[in-house]
Amino acid sequence: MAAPDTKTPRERYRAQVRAEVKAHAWEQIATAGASALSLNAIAKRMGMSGPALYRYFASRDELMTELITDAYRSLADTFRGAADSGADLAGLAHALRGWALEDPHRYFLIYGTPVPGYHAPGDVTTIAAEIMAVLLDACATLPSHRPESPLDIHLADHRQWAEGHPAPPAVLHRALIVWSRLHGVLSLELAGQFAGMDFDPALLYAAELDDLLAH
Amino acid sequence: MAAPDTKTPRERYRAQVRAEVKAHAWEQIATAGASALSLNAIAKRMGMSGPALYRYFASRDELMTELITDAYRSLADTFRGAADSGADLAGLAHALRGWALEDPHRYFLIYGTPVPGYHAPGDVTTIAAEIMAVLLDACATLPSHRPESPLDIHLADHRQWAEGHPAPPAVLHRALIVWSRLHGVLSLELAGQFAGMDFDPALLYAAELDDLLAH
DNA sequence: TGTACATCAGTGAACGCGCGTTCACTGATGTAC
DNA sequence: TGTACATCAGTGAACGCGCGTTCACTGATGTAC
Repeated sequence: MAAPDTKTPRERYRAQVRAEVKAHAWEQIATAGASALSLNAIAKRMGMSGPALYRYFASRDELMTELITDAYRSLADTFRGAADSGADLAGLAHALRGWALEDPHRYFLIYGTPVPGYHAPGDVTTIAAEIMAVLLDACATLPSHRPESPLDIHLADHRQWAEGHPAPPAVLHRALIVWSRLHGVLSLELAGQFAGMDFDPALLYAAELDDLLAH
Repeated sequence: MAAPDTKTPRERYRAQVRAEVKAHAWEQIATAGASALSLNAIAKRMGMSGPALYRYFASRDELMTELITDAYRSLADTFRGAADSGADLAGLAHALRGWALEDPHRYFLIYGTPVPGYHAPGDVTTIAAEIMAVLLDACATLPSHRPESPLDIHLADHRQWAEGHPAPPAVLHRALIVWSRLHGVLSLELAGQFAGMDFDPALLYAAELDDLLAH
């Protein structure tokens, strides 16, 4: 931040245009869905000709990949930031909900319907693991009053996704249900499945969170 | 079934071609995603020319709408069928999982990332209510050992989505968490979010179901 | 049973569109002496 | 400080593609007498 800017003006310009392209890309995704992402359309909105963007992104797929990676990075930073500020599981859940509501399309780019054929880059696996690590940490500090389930026994032997994490199976189990339950409420809400029903999804989210904290 | 066939041969032929078009449509959705659905591509695979299909569907959107409606109808029938066979909540959950795994794209067509701009027809609201009614029936037969939550109080006043159903708020609450929890596990699983982790999602699903039945 | 007519399935040409991407090019910006 | 050169941003034309959709037409299927 305060470090001397080692970037040349041209590098800074490039970074700025790339950022602007991405901003338009998100706008376009919000308007017409991720599958409608189009370099030509973005160029037009930026007042440039289509091929110009190929100076900044090698292909449509590269842009798409970068948007996905950015989305993961953003969620991981939000999580890490909350944890570093002393947030417990409730704090993480709150941060997650805020992040999701801030930009539902970004949430769906990560957790939504997968596009057949498209393969996410290796980076996101690393970032996803980072997110999971924060979640595991938060789950590890909670007492567990649950009887051992077949899933716990299974997880004792299937836990390489929590590699390096010394949590017992009950904590892994806890992390999985936190993830799936919060995602369950959030994804239904963001997808508009609660639209016709007029109850407040925030209360359902809170109730699920309370339940997770209590048991 | 055993009733005399009142359809003319032409009507039967039409119905058969429409069904064949839909079958190819599902194949295409599975291969390239719902947004890649194309009348021309379907026609080509059927050995017909593109415009021919306009005898059977007024537009691409009409086909899309019909696929969505069929998906809802299929799930509602599965649910209703299970309930009529005496299935309890566990049976419904099992039926849901089977239905989802049978064709993940069909599941996502209903519960996946919404396509901005696309508006589902009114029929699906009715069918969705039918599904919810079955779920509410199953939840009503279970004893509830939960303390009253803010959500319950809220639901006492926001329950027109369960109109005609004499269930107390606790049952509505129960139905919502059954829905969101099962969807949470299923959607993460079908989207491949558990892919890298090698545990068995069926056990997580079963654990969540046990938890729902126990509390 | 046979003929005359209406219905309807499917074709091929055509329209306009937008897409991703390549390529040779112009003109501006930065670098080296 | 000024000139010569290299770098790089952006353009416009072009390629091939597939899309949804309309339209005038052919040929087969079914219906009425």
